[in-house]
Amino acid sequence: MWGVSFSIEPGRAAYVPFGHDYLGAPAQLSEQLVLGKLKPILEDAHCKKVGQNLKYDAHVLRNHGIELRGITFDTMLESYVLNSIGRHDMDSLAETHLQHKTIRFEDIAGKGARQLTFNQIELEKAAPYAAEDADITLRLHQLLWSKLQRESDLVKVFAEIELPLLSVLGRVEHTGALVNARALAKQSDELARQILELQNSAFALAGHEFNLSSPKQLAHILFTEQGIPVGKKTATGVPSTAEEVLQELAHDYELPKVLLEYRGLAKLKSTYTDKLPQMINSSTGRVHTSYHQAVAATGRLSSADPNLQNIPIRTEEGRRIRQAFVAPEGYRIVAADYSQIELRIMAHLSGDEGLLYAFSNNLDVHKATAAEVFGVPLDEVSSDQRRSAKAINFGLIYGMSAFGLARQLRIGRSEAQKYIDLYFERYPGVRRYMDNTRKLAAEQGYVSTLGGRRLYLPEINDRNPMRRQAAERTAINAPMQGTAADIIKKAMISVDQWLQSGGCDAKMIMQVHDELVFEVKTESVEQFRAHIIQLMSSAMSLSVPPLVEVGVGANWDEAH
DNA sequence: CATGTCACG
DNA sequence: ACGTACGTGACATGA
Repeated sequence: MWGVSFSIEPGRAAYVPFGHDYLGAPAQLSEQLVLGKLKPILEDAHCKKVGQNLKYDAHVLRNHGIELRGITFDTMLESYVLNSIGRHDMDSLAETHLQHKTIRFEDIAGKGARQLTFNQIELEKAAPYAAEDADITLRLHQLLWSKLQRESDLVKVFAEIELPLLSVLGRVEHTGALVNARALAKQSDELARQILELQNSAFALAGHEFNLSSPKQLAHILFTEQGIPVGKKTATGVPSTAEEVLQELAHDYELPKVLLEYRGLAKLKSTYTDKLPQMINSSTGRVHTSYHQAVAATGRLSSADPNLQNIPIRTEEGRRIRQAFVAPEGYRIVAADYSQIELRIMAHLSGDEGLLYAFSNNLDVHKATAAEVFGVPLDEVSSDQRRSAKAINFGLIYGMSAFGLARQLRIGRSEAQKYIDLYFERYPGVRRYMDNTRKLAAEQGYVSTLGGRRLYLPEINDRNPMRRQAAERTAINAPMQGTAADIIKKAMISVDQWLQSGGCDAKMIMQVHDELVFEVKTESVEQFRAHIIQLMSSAMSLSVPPLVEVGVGANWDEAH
């Protein structure tokens, strides 16, 4: 931190520098003095604060021994709640809402390798830049808040979900996750050996060396040198070497088989086993992700640097990476996830009797769907029928087309259409809900979640059928994905409240869309389990209560 | 910086 | 004839 800027009145702002140390920098107040004077104000919950992305400011202040309190408004979140589509950074907001082009950081610091850090920037340049941030933020707040206040649903989303969540996420990020770097390093070594072997086999099969990671070189070898017929093409019209294509070719050729294995292992190594250890913070010994609260249009969070929401799970080798997410001595990893949350939401939103029946009687929902669609008794559903029903259920959540289902199940389009028709015959409430949703979306120009969150669909009445249909699929998907996001966010807030009040020796360490991960004192695990199930399943009341499944283990893999 | 690919829910 | 399942982030390549 090199200084602090403030504004208490639109059009006026101040910058208090304390760390600029370029050659010839003027004398400044000391950091100790400035932060010492500010600390009581920043920590006073009655002194209300407005900021842009205050989760970040709170982190910086926390690292300087100040606990920011009185967080009342955040312009980034106000903008996100008003319209979740698009960017919510200050520069974009100033441009759209105030018709004001802000001073860009590049303009005062330069760019590239020679870019200056803020302490190296002359006060004559630094002060207007920093003060502008404060002024713009206050002005944006006044504008965005007055817009927000016209929509009581959105005020609720802001005040009851996004604003309290900001501080919860700050604590989760600050806690971080403990990662066993030694275990990952060992996996990297083993992967390196296997990758080298696969590379040599690939060279032998190709008859020469090449870069296995280059889709371009690979496509040349497969489709030109070896004359293999081209399957799918990419968006730009070049022959695709995507997994799906290689999978198909692997029936008849050896090289694609080797490449698939190479791709799988290379991904694990470069993205996870090599990278995660480098991301461990040397002072905490943990990885600290950033949860982005204003990125996903549906209301979900996203995770970055590192992304902890895409740690492998689907393959055995992948799961070894989860084993490196461990509990500290005396603690256990507890993972609590919502079971079939989006389908349960669909049952609630549609009010479909058959679907509600399946959930309230705790049936295997995919099996129940199969029994209905294929007209067989529950206990005679084959594994193949269940697999098809599962694809149908996912398809429904995604705003399915016969084309998409056919491709997923590798069946003909008319057969896929038959399945869809049968489904809607058996679950007429779902069809009614889908039709209503499309209609409502077309009338209003947006769809809503149970929590009151909105997703605008500017292309819902587009004359281009492709665009319009894409918007219709979003209209179907967003209320379910977004309601699931509302539910887990509310759960996080109440769980955090319980933990903050000293409820249990436990810390929340991750959120993965329908799952919360904790580290819990070993002796407290059973008490914790009961509480977490109660808090998560009552986060929002549905006609089929959310079912929460809890796992416990020494690491994240074991906790599943 | 665009592209292709692939990890997750 | 075309091209579509929804939502993300990160990596390597190559211009």
